[in-house]
Amino acid sequence: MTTRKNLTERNDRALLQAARDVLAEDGAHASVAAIAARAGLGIGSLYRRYRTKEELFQRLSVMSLDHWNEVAERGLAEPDPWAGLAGFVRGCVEFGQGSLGPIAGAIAVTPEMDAKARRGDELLDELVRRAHEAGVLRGDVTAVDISLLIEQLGRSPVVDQLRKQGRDDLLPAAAEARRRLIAIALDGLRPGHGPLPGSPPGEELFTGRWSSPRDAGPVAAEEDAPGHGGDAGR
Amino acid sequence: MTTRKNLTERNDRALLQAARDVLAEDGAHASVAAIAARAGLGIGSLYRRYRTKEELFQRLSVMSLDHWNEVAERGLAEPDPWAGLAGFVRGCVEFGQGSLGPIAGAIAVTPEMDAKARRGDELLDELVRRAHEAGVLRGDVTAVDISLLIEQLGRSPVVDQLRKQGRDDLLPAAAEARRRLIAIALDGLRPGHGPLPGSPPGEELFTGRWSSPRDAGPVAAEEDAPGHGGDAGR
DNA sequence: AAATAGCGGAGCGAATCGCTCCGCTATGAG
DNA sequence: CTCATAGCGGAGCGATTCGCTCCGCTATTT
Repeated sequence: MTTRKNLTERNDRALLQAARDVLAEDGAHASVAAIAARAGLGIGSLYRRYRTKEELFQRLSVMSLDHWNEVAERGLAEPDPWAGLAGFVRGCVEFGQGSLGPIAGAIAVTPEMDAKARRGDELLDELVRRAHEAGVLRGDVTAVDISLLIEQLGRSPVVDQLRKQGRDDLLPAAAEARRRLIAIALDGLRPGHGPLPGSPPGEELFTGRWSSPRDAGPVAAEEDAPGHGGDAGR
Repeated sequence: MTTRKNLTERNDRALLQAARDVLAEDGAHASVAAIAARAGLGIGSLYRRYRTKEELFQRLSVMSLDHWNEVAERGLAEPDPWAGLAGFVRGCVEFGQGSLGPIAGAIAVTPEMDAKARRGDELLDELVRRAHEAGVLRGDVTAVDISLLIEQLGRSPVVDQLRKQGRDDLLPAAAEARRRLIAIALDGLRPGHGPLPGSPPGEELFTGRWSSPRDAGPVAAEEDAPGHGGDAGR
């Protein structure tokens, strides 16, 4: 039975999922029309739920952060430190963390986003600390390395493009191929390999990209973006 | 001394490099105006060299394929099979192979592109075969796995975004962080790890995305794109 | 000094953007 | 059953941006 309430709820989920997909495929270029169409809805239906495009994207960022934190907590609940960390990475990458990259700096960071991002950092730090302590993670890998790895693998050019071209028949194969790449990267995180090149990346690489929403000119506008620089949204 | 000839040559190089950068940052959304601006040229200067935007992108694809093949040949010239393969992967990833992904299926594939792509496949096959034979590459990794890995790592969300935001001060750190990820992935390619999940990816994942330039509708138009499906451009 | 190759960018029509508005359908209350 | 209305699809608004043309101008070459 499709009551009105059920329907709107399902539509809302479809909308958010569609937004994620379209954002992954079209990047910053993603249009509300495309999002609504993919969700199988009209534009009007989208705009009754979200007053602006930015509001939709902010909601999506919160969703993404919630997922990050949930998966991280599930990883911490896992007794085996490596299984916990690996499960976290797999969960984030397959979920598509990093699809929201294109809108970093294009939407305002709400206090809610900021807080959840901070919480996410703490959880990941703990996951990494535990793994280091147990000696199941190569010693010179930092939490920022892991964050960047998740962001790097968290978008699949193959999957995104196949979906855009309507080649849905190849999607399962693409997903499987992607899982192989994740497995390769995870194996590279185990101990027993030579030292990593360069020095550990600083936090500012992951932060700082979400600050100063509007003035992202070709030449750095001012000095150093006013406060609050959090890696919200991911 | 800046003769006229020197100048136009330098401008041409600047144009192609700018096109690569803008394409990496803006994806399919990349505009000719943005490309010209980044090259420090006017739009008029771009259009004297290339009659259309598509022609510029095709030229860029050829450049990219040439680079792929050169690096592969250098890898084959290396006596150590692992050093050859690893050098190839590093060379491709750091060059930014994969930045052209967004235009796959959006521009026509010229016979030149097709031929060079085929040549590239052969070279990679040989690199992988050599490495397998020497036992320096985990056994269940295929050439397609490597191709997809290069495509996956061949774009750097962090670098692209920092550049778009004009945070050029952070670029060196971002490049270094990226090199660490490459090292992790390469270590994951060595033998001595458990078997990879799923079955090896088929060729069609890497091909097929460049065929049927114009009719990429949401529902697969016809059966299977007319002939020539090559992974040109990359 | 005259000729001209090569440049920058204003501006064209077309396309697309975010968003508003409204006619319509299908639901749930009485 | 009737009827009020919640929720829908999408035409269309003004603004913006697109690829590209065209032309006045500068700087080099003869």
